[in-house]
Amino acid sequence: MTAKTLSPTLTEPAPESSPNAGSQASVLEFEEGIGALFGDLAELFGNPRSYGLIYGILFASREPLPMETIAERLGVSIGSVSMGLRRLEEFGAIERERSAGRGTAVFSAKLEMRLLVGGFLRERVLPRIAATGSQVEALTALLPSLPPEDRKVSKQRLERLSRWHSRAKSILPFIEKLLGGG
Amino acid sequence: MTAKTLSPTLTEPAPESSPNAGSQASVLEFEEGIGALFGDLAELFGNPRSYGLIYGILFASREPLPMETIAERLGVSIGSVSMGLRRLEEFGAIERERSAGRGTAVFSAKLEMRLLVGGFLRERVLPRIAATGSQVEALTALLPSLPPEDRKVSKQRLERLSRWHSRAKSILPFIEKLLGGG
DNA sequence: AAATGTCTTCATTTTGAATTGAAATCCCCA
DNA sequence: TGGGGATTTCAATTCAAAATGAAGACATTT
Repeated sequence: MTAKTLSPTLTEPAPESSPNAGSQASVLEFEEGIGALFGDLAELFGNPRSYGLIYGILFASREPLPMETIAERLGVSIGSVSMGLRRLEEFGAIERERSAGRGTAVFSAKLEMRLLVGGFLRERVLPRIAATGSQVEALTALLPSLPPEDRKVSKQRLERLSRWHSRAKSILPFIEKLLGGG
Repeated sequence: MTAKTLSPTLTEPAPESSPNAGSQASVLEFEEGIGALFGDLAELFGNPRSYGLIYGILFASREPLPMETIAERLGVSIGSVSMGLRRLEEFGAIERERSAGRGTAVFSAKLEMRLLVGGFLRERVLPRIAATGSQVEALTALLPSLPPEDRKVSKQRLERLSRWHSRAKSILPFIEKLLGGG
């Protein structure tokens, strides 16, 4: 439950004038809610929940946020956040801005889902699909050493698998387009 | 490394005549390979690896297999296999056959990928998408309590999310069809 | 309807992935 | 170019998800 590291303040986005109604707490609740939503989604597809949480916070935030603020809002270590941010950057889902003046970098979500989805497909799905290809090849090489009575059925199964593999590969860009747009 | 339970034999599918070449070992290697392939795939999308392994073994096998054989080939407990088989059955990816004469049920893979993919979408993705819908609603209800200066941006973000959500929902059947066929 | 053997369930244990914390590195500014 | 904070990295730790194992439920056979 602790998230303290580095300089112990600097976290609030400046109290501002706090004009009338609307609690600052609601803002945090809102961010947390969006975080949870993306967290669930990340989990669903086998990504660490924290990546989703981080993206969510950034997606919800009106302004870019520094690493430490994210860590505090989520209650996780800056180590975690650093790793998560890097991965999200690789996905192309967020933007890092080594900001003017300050030595502290800030991060903002790229709002287009296409980028998030695409990043996931490119970074996680594609490599696995490629691996599947090799696996199928390796198994095909195994066919001749099977007992004759197994050979035919095994070959058929492999062919089925192989067809599906090609198909999946060629369909990915499609899926990306479908899930990306708005 | 132990998988012994229940009756200590009954496992081999009968030695048969073992006619000429082609080792029985290759058959196991083949099954294992296909198992690994589906295991990786399961993992990729956030399912327990063992489900994939089980499906893989069944997919590779020339004949339906009883639970215990599966457990032995995978080197896992029959408890695990029982759970995995149930889940796969719910997915509609395998078939249980409380077979004639014998009290032992046997299992076979339904070879159509459409069923496997469809099961995953129906059992895991759809419920989550539904949950996302509720989450968006809940967050929308939160909007009025936000400070005025946040309201507009937050509303836009939520709308974006909402649009994406509807779109994802309406596209699922499509994806199923794309990934299912052969 | 009892006995035998199969299968499921679930409290406990194990295991592997995610997180932490702190040392090493990097980067900015003086 | 050096000092100081910001960031990354990674071995050790934590923790949640998966596997186990054994008790109970269920079927089948006699």
